[in-house]
Amino acid sequence: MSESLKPEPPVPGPTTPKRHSRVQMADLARMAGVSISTVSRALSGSPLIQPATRERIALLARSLNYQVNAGAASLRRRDLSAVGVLLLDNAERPMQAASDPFIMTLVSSLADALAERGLDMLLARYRPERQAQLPVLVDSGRVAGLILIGQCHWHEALNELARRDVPMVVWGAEVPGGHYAVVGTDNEAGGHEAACHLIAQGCRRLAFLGDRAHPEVEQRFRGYQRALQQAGLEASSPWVEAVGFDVPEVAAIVDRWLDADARPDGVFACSDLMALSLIRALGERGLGVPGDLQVVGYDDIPIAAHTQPSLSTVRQPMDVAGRALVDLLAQRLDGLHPASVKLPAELCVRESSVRR
Amino acid sequence: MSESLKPEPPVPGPTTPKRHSRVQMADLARMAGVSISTVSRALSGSPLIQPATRERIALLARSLNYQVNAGAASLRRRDLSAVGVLLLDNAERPMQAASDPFIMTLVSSLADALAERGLDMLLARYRPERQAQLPVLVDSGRVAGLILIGQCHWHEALNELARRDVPMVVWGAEVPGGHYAVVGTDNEAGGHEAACHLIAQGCRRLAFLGDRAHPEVEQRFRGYQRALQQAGLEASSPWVEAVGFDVPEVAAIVDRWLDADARPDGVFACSDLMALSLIRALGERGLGVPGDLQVVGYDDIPIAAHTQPSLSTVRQPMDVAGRALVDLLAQRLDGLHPASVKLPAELCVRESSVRR
DNA sequence: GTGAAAGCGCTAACAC
DNA sequence: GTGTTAGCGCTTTCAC
Repeated sequence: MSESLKPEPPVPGPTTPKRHSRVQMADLARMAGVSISTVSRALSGSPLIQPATRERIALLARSLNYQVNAGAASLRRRDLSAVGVLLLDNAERPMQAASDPFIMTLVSSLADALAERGLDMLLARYRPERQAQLPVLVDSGRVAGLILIGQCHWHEALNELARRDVPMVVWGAEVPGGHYAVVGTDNEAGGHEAACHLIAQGCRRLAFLGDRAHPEVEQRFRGYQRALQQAGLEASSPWVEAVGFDVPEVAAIVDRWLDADARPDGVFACSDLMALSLIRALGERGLGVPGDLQVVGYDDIPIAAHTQPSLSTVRQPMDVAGRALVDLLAQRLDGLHPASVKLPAELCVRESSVRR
Repeated sequence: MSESLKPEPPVPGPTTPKRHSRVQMADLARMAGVSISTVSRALSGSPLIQPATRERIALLARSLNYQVNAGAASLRRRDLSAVGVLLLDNAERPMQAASDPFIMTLVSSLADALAERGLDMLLARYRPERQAQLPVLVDSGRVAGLILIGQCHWHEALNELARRDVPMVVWGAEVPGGHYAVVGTDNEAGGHEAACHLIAQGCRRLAFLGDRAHPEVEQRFRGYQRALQQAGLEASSPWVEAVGFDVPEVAAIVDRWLDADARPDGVFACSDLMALSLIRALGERGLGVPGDLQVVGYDDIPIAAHTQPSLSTVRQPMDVAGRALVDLLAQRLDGLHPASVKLPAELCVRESSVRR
């Protein structure tokens, strides 16, 4: 009843079934002496099937390492269980996403949050040239929706995606013309807290390190500026500096400060990476942190607590962030239009901002 | 002939086709006045189709944002275009992969290498509890093969996978009982170079920081030990220390050194993360690097060049590594059994190991 | 060169 | 409860 029923049309070989012919539902059905539908139902836990039958089939499946073919099931069911996570690279700083521990922490958090919901994560890096290909993962039915990281410079493409009604969520900050849901932290509050803290530490000549072209950074700048105003310090000080999230030009900025004999006594850097390389650049020029000036970073990347000096920074709760992004996307996939989410940003005071 | 033929049973609405009914080949065929097969051939660039027809269909497809449904095509063609990249977590240090910039650099490199070959990357983190589920991505036909990162403590599961003939490649080091292809750097040489360098810098009491349970680390230790022997230094010195890739216990080790009044004058740490937190722990206790002792790390993570002091380290060429892993997996997918690959490890001398 | 038809492996009506 | 049947959207013989 088990082997004799097998038709095996052309009989490819005596022992070798063919090459590695994957076991499938039909095989289980034959072996269990039931129909394919019964196997399908049993495996999907349908209450229609007798517990005994179900157990028998489940056992059989396990013993053969059988797993339902996800592609076929998804084709038939017309649904998708994968989500695309796209790291959108910046034109000027192509490797940003790759080398930024902050982004990677977010990705890792996303991996967990997606897995919790049984969703697969398709991760890809997109360079600016590939802008036009943003929708193909969705159009080709590979993924049900997109989680996009690296909003800046992709704004138009993102809006175009949103216009096409692609289920998507973006990590970053809400921007005026944005027609998509965004998850981000309260950057204004973060910038404000950081600046207030520096001022409370006695800093009077503050510098801001960050590229305001990034919506998040712009918001942090606003909070920073507000803190300055509240403290009666020069609002639009000469200490504003435009640098990306990357490190190379930090040293040049320090040189400019020193050449102009006008160095700040407190710096708010918009990423821990920037803060770290600032501390190094200062050290190379004989300036100590926090001795000669105080520094606050942003992100609270894993090493921030382990550098010397340890880095005061504004922490973005990545575990929550991943979950929030996935939650929102799940809602979008259910046809809803969830509002953007703003997570708290929390100042972590460590050594770099506290004069000993 | 276009609308009238469509049955459209319940007629959901006048203008709304249904909900978001995806355009598909049948639609293109109807609109282009050809058969579905012609569309399929045209889109896949078959030479059978007249260039004119092909162009017409391609244009039509583009104008409708049509993309061939990857799932259906792959089902029919019986092939897969996705690869699983699995971050295997360690029992004791669950977040290792997530927070290790080195791993993330590798993942990013893999993303690029896979994209180059038109392969999608399914990224997932596996905790030890999920060990039994390692093969499901393959068994369920979601991915054609696996790239596994985090060999240690998963050895048995990996061998079991290999035994089941799952197309796979592992990042790490070859181990005696391993029945799978491995890509890694020359850890023995890396450890040797690092130790030689420290010795050349005048260090005589060396310490080794790393958990020898990791095959890679064990090999680095061998190289380290060989260098000691060659220099006539105590081979199995009391300075060997077992710590994982993570940071917390480093401070405790430093305390032990100081309590025993037996501190090394040179340390080879098996990850930059460890080296960095060592430098911090030393600093907290009044010991400067490279002033009081020299340190060499491993990996050359992106920040290594930007810390203070900048970190001497053994660089693992991640760009090459990603490509090698993908190459090997591609070969396995072609039915070959490629040999393991050992990439060079290169010492990068920076400040932390050079007495000023 | 193009079209008709037969599935890929599965699910879900619909019968019984 | 279980089986039969008709597809999901596509590729690919096979005829013409």
